[in-house]
Amino acid sequence: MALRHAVLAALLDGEYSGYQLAKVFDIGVANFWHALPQQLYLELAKLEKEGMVAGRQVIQETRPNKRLFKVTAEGLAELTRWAASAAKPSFIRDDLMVKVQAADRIPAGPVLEQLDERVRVADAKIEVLAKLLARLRGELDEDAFLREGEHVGPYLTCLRGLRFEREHRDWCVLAASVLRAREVACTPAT
Amino acid sequence: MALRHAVLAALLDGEYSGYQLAKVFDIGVANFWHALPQQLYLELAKLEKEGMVAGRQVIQETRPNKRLFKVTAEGLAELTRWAASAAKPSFIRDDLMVKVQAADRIPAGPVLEQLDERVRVADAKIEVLAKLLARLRGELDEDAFLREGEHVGPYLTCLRGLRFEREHRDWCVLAASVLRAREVACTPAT
DNA sequence: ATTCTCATGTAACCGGTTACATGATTCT
DNA sequence: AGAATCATGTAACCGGTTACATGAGAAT
Repeated sequence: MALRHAVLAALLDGEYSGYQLAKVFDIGVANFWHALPQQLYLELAKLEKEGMVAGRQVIQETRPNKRLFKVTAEGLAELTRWAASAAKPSFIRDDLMVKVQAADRIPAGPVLEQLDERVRVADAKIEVLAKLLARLRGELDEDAFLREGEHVGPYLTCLRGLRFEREHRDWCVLAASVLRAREVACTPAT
Repeated sequence: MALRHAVLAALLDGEYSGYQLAKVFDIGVANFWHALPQQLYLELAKLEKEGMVAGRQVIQETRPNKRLFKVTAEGLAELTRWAASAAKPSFIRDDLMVKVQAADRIPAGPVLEQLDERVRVADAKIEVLAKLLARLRGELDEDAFLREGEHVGPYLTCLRGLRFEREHRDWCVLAASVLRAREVACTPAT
């Protein structure tokens, strides 16, 4: 049951509405925990009822009103307790890798297209993350920020996200080129 | 609903019993799809009822009897159909990264221990995967195998697993050292 | 003796995904 | 006029996890 803790960890950054939290999850938090907006609204409601987060209404004139949430002392205590308990091993779940596993026994064409598409998506994400990291570290360079900067937590997780995406990208490129070379080798010119 | 397809993809390698499949999932397939033995027995039963896999009883004298499964023509057709449909984006879900995200606001000690433990686990997995890859490629070197070898699918997915574990390991080492340096900096000698 | 490996399942529960639902404002 | 953004939820379903259950032979 880590979604609640991912929400608490994300809210340590500052106050967010459900809508803003969904945005944050999409870029920063998605590197280690993926969640849909509906889940977040539900989880925020639960956490508020349990006193882990406190919401306050913000009246807006040009936009619909919203509720901003922040972590309470009790929420921080819960997060601390949970952080000290054993973490489950992480795992990847990736449809496309299932397809690559089978790619030498089934038509490779559609899989190749999906690999190419993944490369494009990964490139876009790499760019977004690189910019986010630059913003987080401000004027400091990376080493200095990791030594002295505030909020290294989010920086470290984004760094992992960036490395993951790069690695993912490179692998997709490799897999596609390997499968393409073999396809050509098996398909004599007509 | 990719578990069934992960099972089909894994069974392309040859015939496996539920028990053997669980082993295969633990080393090779776990790189892209994690599943517990119970799930596999259940999924095999479903797939058999639908005619996607065919089981045959093997009577053993020194060991309990077992049932070996292989993919049917219909199973292969289903896998082909599915492989051509759009893949969902992959995502990581990792408790420990949630903890790192919060590590500069909560006690870092327990998180550091878990990072160290992850490094040990990752090292072990890297070794296992390196050996598995060597076994898969046989006498060929990597380039030659990727060009001419059989079953590049499983090789490619294991390669991704290996790279993932290496990257994961390196990040854990970095994160731990960064957090340790800051802990020391914040905790003046007594 | 005890632990490990081989071998196969069932049942309850819960977290996550999909689908549904609404409505105002700003931008193109 | 239509699309995108801001803003917040409910409800059904299903896949995955946890817990439960059994039993024999091989290895230490």
